[in-house]
Amino acid sequence: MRHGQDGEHVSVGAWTKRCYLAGRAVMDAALRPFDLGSTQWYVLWHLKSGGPIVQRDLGRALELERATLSGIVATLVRKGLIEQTSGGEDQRQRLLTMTSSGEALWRQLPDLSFISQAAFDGIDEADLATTTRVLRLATERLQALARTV
Amino acid sequence: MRHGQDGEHVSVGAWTKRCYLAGRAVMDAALRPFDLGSTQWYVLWHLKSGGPIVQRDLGRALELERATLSGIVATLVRKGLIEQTSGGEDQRQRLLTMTSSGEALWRQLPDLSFISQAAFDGIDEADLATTTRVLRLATERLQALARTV
DNA sequence: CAATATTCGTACGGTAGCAAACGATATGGA
DNA sequence: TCCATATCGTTTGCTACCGTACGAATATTG
Repeated sequence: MRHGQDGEHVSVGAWTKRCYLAGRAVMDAALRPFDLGSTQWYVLWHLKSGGPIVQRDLGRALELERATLSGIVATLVRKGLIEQTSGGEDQRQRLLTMTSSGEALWRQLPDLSFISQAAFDGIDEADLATTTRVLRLATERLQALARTV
Repeated sequence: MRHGQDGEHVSVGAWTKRCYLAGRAVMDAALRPFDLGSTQWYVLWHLKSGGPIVQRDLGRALELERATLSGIVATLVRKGLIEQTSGGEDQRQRLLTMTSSGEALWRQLPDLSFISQAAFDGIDEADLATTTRVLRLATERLQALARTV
């Protein structure tokens, strides 16, 4: 994608990047006062709504590689917001639990729903559905391609 | 975007991220044998097709912050693929030029157009146009929002 | 049961992005 | 002319991705 050729193909690729980065920028700005990164927020959100979870399962839910999540978990543990225990049948696994400190921080965080609302409100539902369908199809194709390369 | 609410809003946000990362993954895999990152590729591509350029102008063309491009330029200079000279009227500016070593590498690189083709070929042109329009609008809104936060 | 293969988490090194702060250089006014 | 202001590039420090390789633990298979 985005390799200097004309046509809608490249446009979609370029705008995909811009849109992703722009959304993250707003999220990062909203979370900056709390010293929290956007993916860290997702981890807390998942723990808040789903309770304790095995690290690997959280990685699958958030679509993060083990190495990526490992670093994020380490950061959150260092901040005292979550706890990483090895309590389970499978001794390889790590169970993640929110601490009371994490719960306290969570209560202070602003509601971030304004971001997607600002981005997509008022846009035709059919167009949004089309966009989702195109992006999903392209993603599936790219992920399949990645497995062959 | 992507904050755990239902509806097309969140879908678009989530797929935007997935699609961007999937495309980059394929590009990275294709460029890995050449020890070249995707953004480094864009810099070389821009220099190859547009000739020498002032660093700041390249940053605007690629939509990168000065700090981001500064690091990428340093990497490419370290690899001997580009040259950074201060030849100009404005002594603050740096002019970027491809080296012969960079030209040689460029000739070895594969054509990456297969990536966007694999992603988007066969998809209805109107749907691609809709997707581009939605993503552009959302991006503009998010960038405007970022300026107020 | 022993050997092999898989999986989980981590460490390391790399790419890519940003904000903030700084020195050097232009530029515009007073 | 001189000072305030803006701009360019860099540095520092951070988030967040990935692949590879490794040890430990579990599964599977012979």
